[in-house]
Amino acid sequence: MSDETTTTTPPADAPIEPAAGDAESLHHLEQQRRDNRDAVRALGVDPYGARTPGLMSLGDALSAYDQAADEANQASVAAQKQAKKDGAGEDDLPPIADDRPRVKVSGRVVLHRDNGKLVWINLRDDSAESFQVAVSKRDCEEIGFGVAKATDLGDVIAAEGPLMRTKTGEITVWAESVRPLSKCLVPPPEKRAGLSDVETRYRQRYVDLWATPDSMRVFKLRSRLIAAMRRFLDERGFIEVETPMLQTQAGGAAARPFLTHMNALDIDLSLRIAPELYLKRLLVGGMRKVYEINRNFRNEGLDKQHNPEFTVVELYEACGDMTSVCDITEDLIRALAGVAAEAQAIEGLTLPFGELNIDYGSPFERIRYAELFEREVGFPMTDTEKVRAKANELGLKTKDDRGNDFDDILVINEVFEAVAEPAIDPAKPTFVTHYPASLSPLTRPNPDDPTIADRADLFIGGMEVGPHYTELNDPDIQESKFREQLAGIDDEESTFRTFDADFIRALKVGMPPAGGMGLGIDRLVMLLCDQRTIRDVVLFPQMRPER
RNA sequence: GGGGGCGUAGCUCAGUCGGUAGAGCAGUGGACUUUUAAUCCAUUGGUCGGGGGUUCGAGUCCCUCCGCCCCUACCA
Repeated sequence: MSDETTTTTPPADAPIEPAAGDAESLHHLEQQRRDNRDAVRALGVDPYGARTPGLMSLGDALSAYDQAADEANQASVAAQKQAKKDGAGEDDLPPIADDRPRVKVSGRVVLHRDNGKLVWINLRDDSAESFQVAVSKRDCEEIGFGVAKATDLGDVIAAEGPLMRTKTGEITVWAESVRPLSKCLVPPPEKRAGLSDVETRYRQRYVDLWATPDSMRVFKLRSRLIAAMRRFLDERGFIEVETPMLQTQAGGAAARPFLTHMNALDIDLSLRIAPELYLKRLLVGGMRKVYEINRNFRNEGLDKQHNPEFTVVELYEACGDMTSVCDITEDLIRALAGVAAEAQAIEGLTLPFGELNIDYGSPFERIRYAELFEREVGFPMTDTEKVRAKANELGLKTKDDRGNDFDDILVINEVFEAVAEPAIDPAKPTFVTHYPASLSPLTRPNPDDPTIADRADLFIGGMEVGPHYTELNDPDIQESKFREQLAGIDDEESTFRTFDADFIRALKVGMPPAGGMGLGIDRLVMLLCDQRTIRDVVLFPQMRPER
């Protein structure tokens, strides 16, 4: 294509053009970027860079600036200039003092201002949104200056030089050398507005992350929150484990699983819908406190609170109960709120979530199911006639698909979900405790009242964040509950309900009494990062394939 | 599943009553050694999501398909 490319390094990749079609079919913006890439090759450097030791993050480089050294340097430069003006000979000139820290940095080019003999470039990485590099024809070596001239927005480059402040006070690397690290052949988003088309943001997260600083901020905070969660649980003696994601029967929840097939054993497998039954087996095995942070998969609808794969922390504490795990959750979430507050430079533990200001600092509300029902609906849930009347008044479902009346408790729960649940103050994290036993088949009944299950659901910001249980550890009761669940449901549903005989066998071996909880981490991150949709806290949310 | 909205240059968007497509940024050429969304001069760039229809004429109206978003329904 061009003669000079034959002299560049490495020669092998110089003349390569895209596999699909000739240059004519390329978008002109991409062609111009390819031309700039050729210009870099013509300088004798590989536009795709190489190992670059000694790099500092942009954030670290910003804090490495030394004002005293910078001022001393400026003063000595001025002094020498003055001496020259006063006619001092070369030998009499005062020496230039330069103790300015020198840094080597790299980043994505987000701004590029070419002033002719002086090129200003702003870099971005995951530690700083903007870091300025000045490339002067006088002070930078020749190749580096050429690279700076041929740089496009979106390229990745490295620069090295002393740290100084410009006239306007911006900390800057006054580059002595510049090297390319990678070429951006795809025209980047608008430099100021960034990427705002949500579809492109989800499909091309690799652009979104560097072009949209908020996006990077959220995912960095997500990472910090999960790290803090591990630290919190590890400090309290919990053991982190990984249990099967591929299961012969997907148990531990009632949800539609994804199905697949294993060739070697010729068996059908499901992606797990919950780790619960395996974690309980570990309690049987003698782990006193276990947790797992991992993905669950549910083959159901997707909306702004549901992604088909979602991250959950599930935790079990031997010899604990619903209340003890609620306490752990409350302490954990308060600790995470502290991490989120610090990261967002917020004083205190009240964090914004859309219009809400959610108070994580005060003790979480705890209210019994029956109490909340009566408070919000106006009469006790035991008054089943009134409950049914209310359900009809609200137009709620009171019959199953075959036309049979729902059990009282199902109608009660319909009314509860329609009236009581929405009345929970979304700005106050709230545990709803003591659910009706028949709604929670895997939960141990309350010792004083067997119609009540020791289960508590945590609500924050109008979202269900996770359940807390006193776990059932009597194998005979568990077995009959499994059977009850399987009875009287239609064929389609029964496909997704399981009777896990090995789990019963494990309980027969003896599981200590236990408290267990599960938290939807994506939803928790939404709350703590003030993001209204799960797609903004999942790096690659599920999308329909592009065509 | 039902309802509503959106899709126009690489990006962010405007486009009136149906009259033959615009801006800013980016890009290209030129000037410029302390700029800050650099500035100044000149300038390229479009299958208006795809297909069909109505019309003398469609970005605009109708049908259909694709994709995304919101509401609603379903969902431990």
